[in-house]
Amino acid sequence: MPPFLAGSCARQRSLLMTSTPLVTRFAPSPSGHLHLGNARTALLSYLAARKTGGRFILRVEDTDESRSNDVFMQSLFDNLRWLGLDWDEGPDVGGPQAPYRQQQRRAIYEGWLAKLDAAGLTYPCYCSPAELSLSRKRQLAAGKPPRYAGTCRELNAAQQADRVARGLPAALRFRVPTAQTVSFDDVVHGSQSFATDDIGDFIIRRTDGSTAFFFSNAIDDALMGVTLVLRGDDHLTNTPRQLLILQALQLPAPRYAHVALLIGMDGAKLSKREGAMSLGDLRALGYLPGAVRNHLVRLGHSCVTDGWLDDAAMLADFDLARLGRAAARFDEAQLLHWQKEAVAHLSDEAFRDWIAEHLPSGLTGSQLATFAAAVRPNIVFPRDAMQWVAVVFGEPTALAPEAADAIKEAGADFFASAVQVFERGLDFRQTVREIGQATLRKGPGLYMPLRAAITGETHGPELAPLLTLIPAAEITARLSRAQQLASA
RNA sequence: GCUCCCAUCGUCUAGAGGCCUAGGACACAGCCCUCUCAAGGCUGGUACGAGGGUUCGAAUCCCUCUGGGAGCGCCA
Repeated sequence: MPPFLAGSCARQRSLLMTSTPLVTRFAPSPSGHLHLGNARTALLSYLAARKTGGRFILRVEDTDESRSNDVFMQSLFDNLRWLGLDWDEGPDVGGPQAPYRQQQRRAIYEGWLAKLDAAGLTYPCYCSPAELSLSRKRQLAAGKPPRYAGTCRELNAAQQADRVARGLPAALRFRVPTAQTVSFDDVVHGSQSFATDDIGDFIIRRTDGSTAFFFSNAIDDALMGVTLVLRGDDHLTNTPRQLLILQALQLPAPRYAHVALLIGMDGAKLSKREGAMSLGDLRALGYLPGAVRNHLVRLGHSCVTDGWLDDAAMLADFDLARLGRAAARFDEAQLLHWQKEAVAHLSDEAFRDWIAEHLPSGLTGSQLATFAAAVRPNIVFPRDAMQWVAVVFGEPTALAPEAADAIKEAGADFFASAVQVFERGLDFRQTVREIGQATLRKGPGLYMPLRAAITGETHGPELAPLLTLIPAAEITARLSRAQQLASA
């Protein structure tokens, strides 16, 4: 390890950032939809690579065929791209180390498995799942760590032949060395060391012939030239296992950055209720990708900038040295804030496209532009446009109770005057001024009844632009209706 | 149970022994602006989990405890 990579303090982590192009990867298993926690890991990995001019790899870890499927894989690609990430190598774009789906890399794994075997570091294990779980339970009950008991570790050739003859399927285990210490320097946690005696022999190939995570994941990182593995904290204590394999095979070990997990507001795992918080769900709710990015990049990573970060600014602001160690809670209130920012930062065209599905067809360009500009500050999600579409382009909706109150407060005479002035077809400012003169009202007392009568609400976008879009006859009709209500 | 990780406002966080009377952002409350809401501006309340050390001085370093989390899977 180059000396400048040693140690773990922030300054050195900064050095790591600026001096070397990093090769990072995101390695999801396609066994479910992309969750927020994973999305954050992907984002951070992506930023680390892009920031240093390195490469970002997408590798699909689908060795467990029963849990993986192509629908989830496609959904993963979609959601990642929606988030704004792109990758230099991956199942769908190829690359020098193709294939990038682990199911398709079995031949590669077999080669490395053979090397491990030749070194005497593997052995077949004939224990059944039932036996293993029983053994685990017993150990737990006895207050001991539930590790593999080593039942098959020292089987001789005859004993092995016997199991084979009995038709017992064999998994392959890695022979963990005794009395050693595995050390590494974590980018976020600093130096770590683990005793191999605390690690039980673990399975690297299942009875069905597929390789297990500890093995294939480590091998692929090495083979694909990954130099920084940025992943969840939950892998921290798994790391020595992977280091042991890499060591045994004389493969280069990456640097590891274990970021704290994302948890829910209740402090518990981000999953059950937040199962509604997969990227796809957020997207369906109408959240903008930039909002999600801005929120995620500040979870477990502190930004120098408090405000909105566009793509370039986010890249500039990102720094491995500012990755945090403590678990972060997902707080939807903060996401909502970034959503508002995201809406504000949309271009006019993008904003119109965003709410397009709720807009009536056949609007002129200028109607569209006026409407969008007027309504934008009041919209957080596309569906929020519906209310104002109804007010402006549709039939009057039911009066909100506060609106009815405001109308009654103003009185029938107010609306009688208002109708008269409106019928003269003056521009908005002039109209309001004259209504004010005629009714001796001003300020809120003048605008509120008009707003209430015309929009049915006591709050909403600026009145003037809205009124230019509503047919004059419709406006006077609504005012007359208000007049009736007020005199009733 | 064993091993490991973590601990600053309600939330995200700044903080690498004196710049800390603990800063910012979100949220909340109030005021201003304003035709309303939103936006914007200003103001306010709220935090170093506890106890011991080390030191002239600790949010910061050490120890213990407490609380949370992860791993110990033929899941990844």
